Amino acid sequence: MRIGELSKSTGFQVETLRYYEKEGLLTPVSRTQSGYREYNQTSLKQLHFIRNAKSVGFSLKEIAELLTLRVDRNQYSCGEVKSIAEQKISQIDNKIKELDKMRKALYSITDACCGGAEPATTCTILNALDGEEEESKYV
Amino acid sequence: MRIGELSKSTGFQVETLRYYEKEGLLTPVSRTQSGYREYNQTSLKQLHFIRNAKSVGFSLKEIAELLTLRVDRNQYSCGEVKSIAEQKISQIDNKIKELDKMRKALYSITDACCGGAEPATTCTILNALDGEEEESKYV
DNA sequence: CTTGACTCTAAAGTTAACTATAGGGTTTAT
DNA sequence: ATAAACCCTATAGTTAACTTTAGAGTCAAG
Repeated sequence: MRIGELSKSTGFQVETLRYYEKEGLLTPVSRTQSGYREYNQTSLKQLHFIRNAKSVGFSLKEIAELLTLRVDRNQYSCGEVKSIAEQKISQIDNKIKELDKMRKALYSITDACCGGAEPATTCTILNALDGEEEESKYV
Repeated sequence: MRIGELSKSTGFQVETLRYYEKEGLLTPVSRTQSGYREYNQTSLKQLHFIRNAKSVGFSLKEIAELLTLRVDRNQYSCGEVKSIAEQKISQIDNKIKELDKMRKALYSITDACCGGAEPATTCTILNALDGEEEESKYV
């Protein structure tokens, strides 16, 4: 498919797709004789991945890193891939932990505060988080 | 405490803290006679929250929204707060779902691909994510 | 065979989130 | 009481991630 169709079926603007190519995130499968970019199903999948990874706070650079994570003797050894992947996993685990804390805090706002006995002014997300928090220095 | 100490104990630059004030994310508790900003423990907590929320993809604007989520008769009704919080919770749930998918995909790269029987070239994160749709051997 | 929708490159402009600079007061340790 | 270290405002500059513009070639329908 050409760039217009890819744009329509992913919601990314045509210019954004060209920008992603320039940034090494999405290479067209090929070019037509006249120079038009051509994409396929994998391009679609890749863009969905990009959207999701962006939504959870990964930068384009990090996403490019995730996308090129592959075992390829000429590039990375299996061990290298493994260590990068493990690093990313622990980064993801941290994000999940943070989201879980926020989720609980928000839930306690909707559940405990609204209709609870405490004065309404205590119902802020910071106060809700208080219950969860341990002492931790900045990262 | 003054801005320098807050900066040191959070890792945010002094200029960033002033910027956050301008953006309505962090108001100093008070000012000294000479105009110096003064902060307290809540400021610290708030900055930790800001860092965490940023790391999972929330914009400063969204974070400000989360921080002002409080039941205050003059601002929001309990019902309004509840509905905003519920909206945020579902947003968070989506993020967690995405992270979980990514986590599994990365895990299958470290585990199944490295040392597995399949050809090494199939070990990309896109292929790993593919496996989730149907049957996945792990988790 | 022309018109309108599509595509191309290259370069400039925009927005969010900082970061640095200039020029000046304030605090504190010696 | 003075120098170093801190703080202030205001403004300009930077980076990532787009978005827009300009000027031109390509393709499909009528």
